[in-house]
Amino acid sequence: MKRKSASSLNPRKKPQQRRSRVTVDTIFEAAIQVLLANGLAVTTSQVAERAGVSVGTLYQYFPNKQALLAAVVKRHVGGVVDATILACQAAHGRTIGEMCSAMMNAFVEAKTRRPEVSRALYLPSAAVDADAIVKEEAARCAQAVHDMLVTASDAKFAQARMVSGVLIASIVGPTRAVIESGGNRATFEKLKQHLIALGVGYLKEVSGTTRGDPA
Amino acid sequence: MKRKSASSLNPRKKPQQRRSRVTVDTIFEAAIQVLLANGLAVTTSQVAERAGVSVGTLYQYFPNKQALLAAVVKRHVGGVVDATILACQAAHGRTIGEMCSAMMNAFVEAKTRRPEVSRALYLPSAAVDADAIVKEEAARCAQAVHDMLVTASDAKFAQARMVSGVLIASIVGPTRAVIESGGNRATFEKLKQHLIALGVGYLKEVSGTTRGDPA
Amino acid sequence: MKRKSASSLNPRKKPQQRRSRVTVDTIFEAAIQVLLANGLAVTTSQVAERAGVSVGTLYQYFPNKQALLAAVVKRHVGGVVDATILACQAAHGRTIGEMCSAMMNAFVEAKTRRPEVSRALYLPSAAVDADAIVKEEAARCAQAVHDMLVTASDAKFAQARMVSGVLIASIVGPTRAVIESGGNRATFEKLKQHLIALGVGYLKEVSGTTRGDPA
Amino acid sequence: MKRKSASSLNPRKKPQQRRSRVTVDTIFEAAIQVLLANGLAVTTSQVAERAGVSVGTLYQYFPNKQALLAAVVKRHVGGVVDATILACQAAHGRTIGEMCSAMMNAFVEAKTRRPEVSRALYLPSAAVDADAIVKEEAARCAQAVHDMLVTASDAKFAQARMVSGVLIASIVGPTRAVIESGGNRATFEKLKQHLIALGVGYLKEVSGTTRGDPA
DNA sequence: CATGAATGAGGTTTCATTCAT
DNA sequence: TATGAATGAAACCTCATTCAT
Repeated sequence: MKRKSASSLNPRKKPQQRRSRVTVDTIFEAAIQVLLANGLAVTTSQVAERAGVSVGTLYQYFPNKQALLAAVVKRHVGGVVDATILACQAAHGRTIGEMCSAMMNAFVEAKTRRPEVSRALYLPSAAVDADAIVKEEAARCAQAVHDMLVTASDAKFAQARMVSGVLIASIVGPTRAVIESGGNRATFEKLKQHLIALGVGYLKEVSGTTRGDPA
Repeated sequence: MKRKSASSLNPRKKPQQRRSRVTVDTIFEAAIQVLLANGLAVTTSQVAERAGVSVGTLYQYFPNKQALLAAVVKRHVGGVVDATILACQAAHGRTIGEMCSAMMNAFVEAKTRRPEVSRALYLPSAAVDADAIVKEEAARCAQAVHDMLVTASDAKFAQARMVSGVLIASIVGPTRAVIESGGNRATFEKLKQHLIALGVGYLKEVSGTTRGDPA
Repeated sequence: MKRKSASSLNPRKKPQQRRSRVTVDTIFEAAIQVLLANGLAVTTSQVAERAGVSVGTLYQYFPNKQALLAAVVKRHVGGVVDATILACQAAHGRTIGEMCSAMMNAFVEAKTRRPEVSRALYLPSAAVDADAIVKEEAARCAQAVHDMLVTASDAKFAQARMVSGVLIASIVGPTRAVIESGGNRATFEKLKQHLIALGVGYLKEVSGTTRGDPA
Repeated sequence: MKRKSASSLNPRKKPQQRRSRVTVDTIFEAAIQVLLANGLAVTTSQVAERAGVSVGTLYQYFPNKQALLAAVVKRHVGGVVDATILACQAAHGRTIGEMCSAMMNAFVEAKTRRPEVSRALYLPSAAVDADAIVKEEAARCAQAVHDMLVTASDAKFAQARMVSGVLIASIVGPTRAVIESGGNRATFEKLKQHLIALGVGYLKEVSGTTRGDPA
């Protein structure tokens, strides 16, 4: 599996017809299942078989294996990022406590909705090509966090860019650790609380916080 | 690259003679170089060639490719963890601020001593087998952090285990982001400050902090 | 060429389509040719090339080299055994002389129909895995001989099982010797006569023969 | 394992010194053990290790692996053949019954003295190079049988050469079958009786037997 | 003489991708 | 458009053999 030029990673054709859409979804799901079962040793044939289509058909929708994996990762990560961004936008103008609550909640909820999918995708996400996608999505997310932070009602940030970057990057690790150690709803809730503490604590430290202190 | 049984990942023979040691080190360094140049598409022949030995020699020290990559990762990650652990032990009994300073400083220093090595190893670290090693090392580190935290002079932690886990997991992401975006000494210093803020802020939030404030 | 688990020796897919059947036959024939030319130092690539297909195709029908060789041997030995069994069944109820004639005739005919094939396959037949197949086939044959012997009109056998085993095992050696020394039709005929003598003589010795001699 | 020119199969140096003799014997024994444990997948290193010497030393006594295996086979087969030849010579002038008794007895005794050795050596005996040795020895044996047969007191053979060849070749198969199926002393005795019957019966059939019939 | 680290040709096998049907 | 047999480059790894120590 060598690296391909980035351009060749785009899906071969837009699945505009309904049937195509279904097929692509089936393939995505199949890829996840195989990933879960075999780790990174996925083969296109395995995915095709699991999806109930022929390899030929698979190659009608994806120019190559990389593109397939990248697409699967993008859909998953993109979904999580979208949810997080939405929450960030909704929290504009709030306090950093409310912001962190909203953001961590959205992130953890989205990431743990189907924990086994997240687990399956940690490996391919690190693969050379998907890696770029993950970074893009992270940047998109960081941007939203940044845009939110600067509207905080109770804090000002000197280095908002760096802060949002650190913030978003810092929550990924603990979340992964919890998911991979096979957490359940309860653990995920606890994680959420800790991530909020992590965020709030950090933001307090790096901001000229306007605490509700007297005088 | 299929998964191997964990047992087969151990080095084939201990490099006892001086010459062997040198050979193994050369192979490690070569592996890093090739990783840096080619990403995960390393081949054993490339590594051997770069190291100036034959494939046969390489296979005399490592039973298979996995074991080689795992060993390289282990050496690197282990070094970083060792440095961090040492710092943690030296900080027993201090305040959480001092603890975070010591720990973040040691971690970032060790991780960025040769940034290109860290960068090269992010990929193989995610590969199925090295992954386990990384987790082990992380656990070892978390243990040391835990042991340190419970001795904090100015804080008590209800869930010290979870806290140390979150703490250690949360600093990995930002560090990676900075390293991969090609940071320099200055950036690394800034990162350090932010990680300290992250840690201190988090620990304050989750602890019954004993602030030294009178009245 | 290490030993494989017996299960992995089965053909990978049944050649159901006509084209597949032809391909498999071509591969068999190619394997025999290469065996004849190179002895046991066959390589899968050689076989594929000789068959005019790619290695990949070869591996589509056989999971590994062992399986290929085993299949070739099985087809050959199986054919000889089948012919011998048929002859045995047709000779039920006859005299031991007639039985030996029928059996030796069938065996030698089948084995020497394409002497060069037999010659080519002596080596791989001894290889670890094919060995088991040869034994199975020998057992199948011994069973048929046994079933025939107990119906002999002019003899009774106290240890029919042992007798049939010895009988079948004893004719293999001389046949091989003759084939390997490059015999022709005439030699094969003479061999046949000697094997009949061998069989008849042996059966007379170990049976309570009912010779038709009066008085 | 490619074929070597026959000349390179000779031992590198005659083990004339006592120490050398011991070393060579140790190596032989080691080879048999490894053969027994691993089948044909013997490696020179394994043999050396088992023998407690270095590969280098092994190569001091044998020019290559083939030569080693060939020597092991030759020693074993040669021993069996020698014993058989001796028995044949001692039976000159006797009846065919006595001849067969003597010959089968010697052969089976020698071959089953250490059944596991015989079992271990069936595989390498078929390997390309040892094969030639086995044939030579078989020829040597057939010659002795021939020389014996022509002195039989109670039979004359029209095709003594063919007869002795068939005779010797026919006893190998049953013996192997019994040894490989894990026979014990009792089975070996029974085998002996059957081989005698096989031989006597055959010789009676193909000879103008001079039965002890009156006048 | 013994040692055993080093060599490297070459074998087996996989799997992404194509294209005739 | 779907199929899946065929392709073949290329990866991993072994092991007989050498030779400096």
